[in-house]
Amino acid sequence: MSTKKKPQVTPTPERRRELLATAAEVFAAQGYNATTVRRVADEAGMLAGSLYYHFDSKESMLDEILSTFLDELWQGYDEVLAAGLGPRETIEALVTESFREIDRHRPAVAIYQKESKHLATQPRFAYLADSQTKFEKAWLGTLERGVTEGAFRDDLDIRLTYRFVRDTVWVAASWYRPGGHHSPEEIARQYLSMVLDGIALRT
Amino acid sequence: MSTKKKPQVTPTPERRRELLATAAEVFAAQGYNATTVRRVADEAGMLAGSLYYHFDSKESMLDEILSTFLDELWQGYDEVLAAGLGPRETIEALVTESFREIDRHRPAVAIYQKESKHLATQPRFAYLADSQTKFEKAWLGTLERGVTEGAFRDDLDIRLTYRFVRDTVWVAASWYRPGGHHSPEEIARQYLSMVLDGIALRT
DNA sequence: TAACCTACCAAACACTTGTTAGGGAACGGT
DNA sequence: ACCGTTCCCTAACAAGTGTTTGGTAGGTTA
Repeated sequence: MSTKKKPQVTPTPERRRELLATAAEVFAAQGYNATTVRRVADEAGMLAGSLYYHFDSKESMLDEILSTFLDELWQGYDEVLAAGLGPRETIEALVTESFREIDRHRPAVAIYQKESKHLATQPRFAYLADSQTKFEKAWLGTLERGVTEGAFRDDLDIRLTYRFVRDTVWVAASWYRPGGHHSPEEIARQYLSMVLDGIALRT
Repeated sequence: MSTKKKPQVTPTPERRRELLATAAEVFAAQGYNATTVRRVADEAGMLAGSLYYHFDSKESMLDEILSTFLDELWQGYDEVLAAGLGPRETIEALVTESFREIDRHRPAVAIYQKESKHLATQPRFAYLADSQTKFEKAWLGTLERGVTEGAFRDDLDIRLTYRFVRDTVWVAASWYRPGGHHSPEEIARQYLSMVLDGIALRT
């Protein structure tokens, strides 16, 4: 069932984004491999072959979805990292920025979560592995700085802490729905409160 | 490349477990849909058709992998929940038990993480949805009890807290490797320390 | 030795998959 | 009225998919 009301007069680049948005939605819901090109086309209100007027292949759709997401993500991250904040403030800003990206690119984030691990081995998606390396450097570095500067506890395995913080943020994409009760900023605030101060009541 | 040294004299039920173990390993690494039956058979040192002597279908392998995992999981959970512990102690026991299950059934947990969401809609895998409901009831109930009894903070969205705790535990299956530096119990201890008390240094 | 069972192979089947080639309707510019 | 562009359809293809069928080596039992 596709809802198609527009008088099929949509300029080229916008149509691309529309199609990529629906493709991302289906990929995120069903999984990339489990999603057929025919399913995506059906959701877009056209036939499978017609997609190939806009895109080279199914893989190139996935590529474009993930790369545009990562581009925008790093645009925000780099801004935060260049601001010269303290460790705690950097973590807070990164987490907040992350939830904003989840809000904007929820399907892309969900796809990234599920597929990036075995996609990163393919040469075409090598930038996924690059991004992950950069990601680890930024977060782990900030955490280490926080430990030496006395902002964070020093009795924890720092790599465990890194994975803990990283995962808690990004898995949110699996249940987050835009337009829910909480804004991305509010969710970030509560997440940070839990990660930094814990959920136990202080006595 | 399959390593096969045994003189193909293995009793039936054990052979089943062997095959399911390798299938789970491949499913977890490549994704269920992206994994072909031929790939699993190859990893097991036999041809694709030969798998159908042991199993009805590819889907029934997945079914058996997930259901046996969930059976064992709930065996441990029910034991904890029946012990009549306080909220905090219950959470601690559940987390510890969870990491033990990850240690035992890492591939199954990884598969469950990736596929359960869209599998739960299929009638055959309805038990996945049931398990998730039961899961939420146990964890959320314990957290609520902890809030009213003064063990946990009351200024947080309880459902957000639930998802936070739940996710932080289970995503560990994506990076955990048995035989690593930390035992499941040690990982559980540090995770609990972070979740309960936070990563910030108390001043 | 004969009958039998287990665990696999060899070869094919029906179907789905991503993808392509040619064609045509709608529309704007000239 | 003509041309060109945009965007989609029709119809097919080749490769890969899960699965089935018949057969058989090797061990166990009688």
